[in-house]
This record gives sequence, C-alpha cells and structure tokens, in this order.
Amino acid sequence: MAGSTNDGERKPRTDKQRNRAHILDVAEQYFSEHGITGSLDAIAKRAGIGPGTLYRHFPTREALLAALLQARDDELEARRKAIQEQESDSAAALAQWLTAMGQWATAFDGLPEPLRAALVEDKSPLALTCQGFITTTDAFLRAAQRDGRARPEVRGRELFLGVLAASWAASAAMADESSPSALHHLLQAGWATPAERAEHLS
Amino acid sequence: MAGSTNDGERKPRTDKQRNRAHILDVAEQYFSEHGITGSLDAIAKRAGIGPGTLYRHFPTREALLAALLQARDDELEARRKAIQEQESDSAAALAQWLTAMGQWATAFDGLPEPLRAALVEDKSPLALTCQGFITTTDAFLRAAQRDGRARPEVRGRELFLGVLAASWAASAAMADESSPSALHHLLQAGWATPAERAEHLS
Amino acid sequence: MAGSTNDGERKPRTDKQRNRAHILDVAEQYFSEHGITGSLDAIAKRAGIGPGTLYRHFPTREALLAALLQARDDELEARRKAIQEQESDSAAALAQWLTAMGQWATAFDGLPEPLRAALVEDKSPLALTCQGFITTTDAFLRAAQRDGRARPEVRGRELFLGVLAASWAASAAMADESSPSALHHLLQAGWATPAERAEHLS
Amino acid sequence: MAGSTNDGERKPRTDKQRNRAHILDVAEQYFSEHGITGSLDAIAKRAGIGPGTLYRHFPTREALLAALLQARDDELEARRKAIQEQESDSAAALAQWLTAMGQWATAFDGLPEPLRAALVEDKSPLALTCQGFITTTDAFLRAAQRDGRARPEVRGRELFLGVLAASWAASAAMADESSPSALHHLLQAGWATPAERAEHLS
DNA sequence: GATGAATGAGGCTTCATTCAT
DNA sequence: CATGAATGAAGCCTCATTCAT
Repeated sequence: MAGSTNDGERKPRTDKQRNRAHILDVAEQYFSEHGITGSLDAIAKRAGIGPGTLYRHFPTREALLAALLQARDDELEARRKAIQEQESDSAAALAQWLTAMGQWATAFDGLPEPLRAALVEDKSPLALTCQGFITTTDAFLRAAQRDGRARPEVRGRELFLGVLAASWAASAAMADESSPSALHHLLQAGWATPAERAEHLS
Repeated sequence: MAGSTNDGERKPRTDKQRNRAHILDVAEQYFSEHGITGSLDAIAKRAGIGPGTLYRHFPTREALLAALLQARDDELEARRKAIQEQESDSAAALAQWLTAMGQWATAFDGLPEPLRAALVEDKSPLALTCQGFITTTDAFLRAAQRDGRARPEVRGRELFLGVLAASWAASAAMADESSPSALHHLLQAGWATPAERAEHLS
Repeated sequence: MAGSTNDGERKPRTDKQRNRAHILDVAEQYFSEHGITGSLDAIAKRAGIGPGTLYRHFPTREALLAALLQARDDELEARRKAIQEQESDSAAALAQWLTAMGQWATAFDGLPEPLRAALVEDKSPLALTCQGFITTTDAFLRAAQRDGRARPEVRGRELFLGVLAASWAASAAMADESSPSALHHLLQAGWATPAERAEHLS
Repeated sequence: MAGSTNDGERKPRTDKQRNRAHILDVAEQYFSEHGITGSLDAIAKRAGIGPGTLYRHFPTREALLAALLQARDDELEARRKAIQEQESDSAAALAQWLTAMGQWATAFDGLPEPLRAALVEDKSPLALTCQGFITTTDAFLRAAQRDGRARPEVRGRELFLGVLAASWAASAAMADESSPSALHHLLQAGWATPAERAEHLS
C-alpha cells in the first residue's frame, strides 16, 4: 500500500529527499484542487504514506505551505532579478513586481488567509517568507518614490497587504466581466481622479 | 432547560417573532466574540433552543448572517441618506459611503469571506444584500464620475469588492503602525503619483 | 449501519433512556473486558451509535464511569442499610462495609485509578460519589471508634483510600496463593484496636 | 544533531557504555518530570539518539525502568545493610525497611503500576528486582515474627504489595491533612502484633 | 412548530515499533 | 552497531444536518 509512489523502486530510503519531494508534489496538486484547507490526512493517503510520516516532515499545515511556496520563492526571486535588470522605469518595475506577487499569492485557493495571519504571528513558518517579500517590495517602492513616481507616504508592508487583499478578492471577481486584476489597478491608481484626491482622505 | 430565555413563562406561543429576535441577539454577541465561523450549536445552546429550531429559523449560516446584517442595513441606509443630504461634494460623499461600508463589513471577524462568496454565488441570502450595496455604491460612484471626481472606468462592483478586501486585511494590519485604514486610502488614491499613473496599467 | 441495536424496532426515539441504558450495558461489558482505559470509540461502535452520540450522553470517560457506578451505588446503599440493621458489632459492620466497597472498586480493571484521582480533583463526576462513600465510611468508623474497636486517629478518608489501594493491588495478587484480600486484612488489623501498636510508628 | 551529548567528540566508539549511561541520566530526569508513561521518543530525542538506538538498549519501557531502578537498588541494598547493622529491634528494622521501599517506589510518578504488573508477569525485567525485594522483606519479616513482633500469618509478598499500594495512593493523599504516609501507618499497625485482632477477619 | 437526540464523517496528533541504510 | 525515517492504528473530539416525537 505504501511505497507505491513515483519511481517504482523498492523503497530506497535515503531518498527521504525523494519522499519529501513526492509529498510536496501531491500536496501541491491537492491544494490546487481543494484549496489550502483540504485535509492533511487526505494528502498523506494520496501520497501513499501514513499520517505520521506527513507529520514528521511537516508538523503544521503552514510548514507544508511554506515548503510548497519556497519552490515558487525561487521563481519569484528570478522574476525580481529580471525586473530589476530589464525595467528601467521604477514605477513600471514596482507594478510588475506587485503583479508577480499577486500571482504567487493566488497559487492556491485560500492562500492569502494564512499569509495575512503570518504577518501578525511571527512564529509562523510563513512569516519569514512574507518578511522577505515586504523587504523586496520596499526596495522597489523606495526606488519609485525616489523618482517621484510613487506616493511618499506609502509603505511596503501596506502594499504587500494590498496585494494579498487583491488576491483574496480575485477568486470572486472572475464571475464578472471585470477583470480579476481590477483591484490591482485600484491599488495602483485608486478610484479618485488624480487632480484632487488627497484632500478627501478621511 | 430550553425556554429559560426571556419571558419566564412556559411558552406563550406567538412568540415566534420574539424567539427569532432573541436568537439574533445571541448570535450577534456570539459572532462578535468568536467570529463568524463559530459553532452554530453553541449559539443555539446559548439561546436556550435546540439546534433544530435554529435551523428552522435560519437554514444556513449565511441566512443567519444575512438576518444579522439586515439590522445594520437600516443603519447604513440611514447613513446613505445622511450623506446624500449633507454632503454636496460627490467625491467626499463616495468616500464617506465606502468608509461606512468598511465599518459594516468589519462587524464580525471573518465577515468579508462569506460576503465575497455571495458575490459569486447568487443563491446566497447575502447576495441580495451585497447587490443592494453595489447599486448604492454605483450611484455614489456615478455622481462622482459625472463631476469628474472619480475615474470613469471604475465600477461599483469593484469598489465594493475593494472595500471588502480592505476590511479583510484590516485585522492583520493592527500590529503595525500603519493604520488599519491604510488600504482604504490606497483604494482611494492608489500608490502611484497622480500625474502619471494611467500609462503603466499592466 | 447504525440502529442495529437491541430491540429490533426501527429507531423508537423518546427512548433516549433506552438508548442510554443500552450504552451503559455495552460500556459495562466493554470495561469488564478491556479495563476502563479501553477505547470510547470502540464502545460507541459496539453500541451501534456514532461517537458523537456517546459524547453527548457522557462527555467524559469519567462521566461514563460515574453513570456506570451509580447503578452499583444503589446496591452499595442497600448493602449499607443491611449492615447497619443486621450487624450490631460496630467493628464487624465497618469491616463488612470496607469489604463491600472493595468489591465495588474492583468492578472494572483499573477503576481505582480514576477514583483516586477524583479524590484530588473536585471537578470529576466521580468526586461526589467518592465523597459520599467517605462520609458513610466515617459513620461506620466513628461508631467503631466510640466502641473502642477502631483506633481513634484513623479517618474515613484514609480508610477509603486504603480500600482503593487494596483494590488496586488486588489484580496482581491473584496469581499468588495469598488471597486477593490479603491487603484488606492488613488494612483491618490496622484500624482495629490493638493493645500495643503505637510505639513503632516510624 | 545526535552525539551532541557529553563529550563533544565525534563518536569515540566504545562509548556504548557511556551512551547507555547517558540515556539513563536523561530517562531519569524525564520520568521524574513526566511520570513513567512519558514518551520514549521524547527521551530518545532529548538524549540525542534515535528511537532505534534507545530500543536497542532497552527493548521495553520496563527494561528501561529496570535499569533505572537498578541504580537505586544499590542505595537500597546499602540501606538494608545499615538497618541490619544498626537496628537491633526487629520490628523497627522491618518498619524502616518498608519505609525505604516506599520511597524507592515513589521515585517516579506511576512507578507502582508496572511494579505491580511485574509481580504477575514473570517475564518482566522488573520481576527480578521485585523478587529480590520480596526476599529481603521476608528476611526482615521473619526476624520480626521470630521475636513475636509481627503477625505470623503475614508474608513478605503481601507486605511488598502493601508498600506498593501505599505508594500508589500517596499521590492523592497530599490534598488532605492526613499525611501521605497515613497508609504506611495503617500497614504497620497491621503487621505489628496486636492483642485481639483476629476475630473480625471477614 | 419546536425540539433536541442522533448521526458519523472527518480533523489532528501521538507513539511504540520496524527496518533499510 | 547505530540511526532515524516510516509506519499506521488508535485516540479523542466537533459540528452541520436530519428527523422522530
């Protein structure tokens, strides 16, 4: 029953790494199908392992998520470098970075929720990830602010949270003609017209 | 054990309305304490009724929520009238309306979630409520757009969703120096500087 | 699957009493077989009910035990009356009462453990039961002490605990030629008035 | 991660003994803190070894306990000699010996339980230890009986079991004004020669 | 209509034990 | 020998929902 996994080999041990990778593969698919609140036991079962084994690798749902996202972290890091190298316009660079994060946060249904929680609870395995993104966002943001392209009072943390919120909202917007990224646009430009927007900040 | 609620009498009959009101009172308090994902059974128990009775009154959690929000609907409706009558500036009026909705959506912890869902699933008892708010938002928005105070491509539905998203994010922002309403500000003004924002919309 | 229980009737409802009684029957047998640490889920399954139903009737293992013992409480109460009426010798009466309690505490394997715990934690459903027995023991004890048949410094609580301890030990003694009640005898020779005993108390 | 124990060296080999000693140290502390039902895995982890290694050294929990108690056996053996040499009164000697065993059996929370079990199951690693104590107890007891200071029908095994039972009860008695050793007193007044006790044996 | 007992799938954890390396 | 990853049964508990009374 167990061990009927990927390669077909017996149960090669030492490839705890392989096993871990297999769990991640399964979890990735399962979360994609059922959202991040899906049953951990079900993931274990689908991976052909006991619940204890899953628990050993990832003691928390968030630990599993963090591992899952780490793979994407690398993609995002690459994306960051690409943006920095190719985009000379600081505002456009920030916009692209936010878009990239928005896609990252939409990887699984329900993902924004634990990410938001991680912003508050420092103990979460996701907290570190979030912090890194906030730092990067801050870098892009400050560059844009230096160029007078981003409003000076905005902060990276707010922007990250804004991206999370927009991603959170995204799953509902699809049923509408309004593009899922409408909120990302709002985030960038707001609803008010430029000339006179500052005065009505409540 | 049951019926030990308000009157002290046996079961005066005709108190179906009274019963319903009592349930709502209890649910309001319970959701305030435990968030909207709290146990319905616990609400029933606290109200001194059986779960079946609760179920009869409100077949779903959404139905209960909708009833709960309806009371606040009246407040919001009053607020709307007040804004319309007292605020001549259309942009300020829209801003005030969005703020009011933001408070409304923060009534219970976790409330934005089912509201978002109601935007997609038309069957939800909350859908009607949401639709009403969207319509009102649209009215405020169009007035502002007529005055050239709101960007013409923005739509009421987006704005409503934006308010929801900002409310969703609010619970996490508190740990930061950034005010919980930072996102509401972003919603209004965006992060980009006014002069040159439209060109980079991805 | 469920409801395949005792009578063969459909699922008569209202006989929540009957259901409860059935659970108790099953639990009694199960605990007799597996000791009191046996699986509650297993009891539920054997009773043909869901775990939730068992939980509703008896939220705690101790609550279940307490209910189980209550039936025997009645027997013990009857025994007490019988002893009081028929035994004029106060020392013999106490001895008989202790013996009766010893049998009561041996009803299930492992029973003395939670009873001991209940002596310390007042919240336990078993605490009340224990307290009642201590009171009764005290009554018998005081009578014997008045007659100079029991050592005056002994207290009912100690004696109850002693009976518990002897019952605890009983399960091991059986493999030996020494009668399982050897400890009860030791206990008795402890409370009985001796001529010369006090000098060696360490 | 492993081997981060005492020496700091890599793994000096031949340290099987040292390893074993280290495990015992850790287990001693762990059982002191969590009682003897604590997790063996936790002990292994705390000792910096794998569960398999722990298992190799001590195939059962009882084996570990037996090893743990063996260290104390030496103390007890010394105590025995001291008593024999210093105490000329055979009854007092027995009393002191029983007291010493009571302390020994209270070393860890829950210890009496497996000791009692070992009296029945001869296969237990603890059985040998118990048997030794019974033998010693018998020696003290017979001396006292020869002097007419202990009741002749009492047997060492009973007395050992009685000490165990009193130790078992000790943890609960603390909440009361009655000293935890109340049962030991009861036990003693049991084995001491009384004038008129036999007639009420039920 | 109202009641609340029953349902039972499903969640998360823990841990003694095995066994490939 | 030592290791520690894997196992997986079993435990307890929760709760939305149904339905007999």
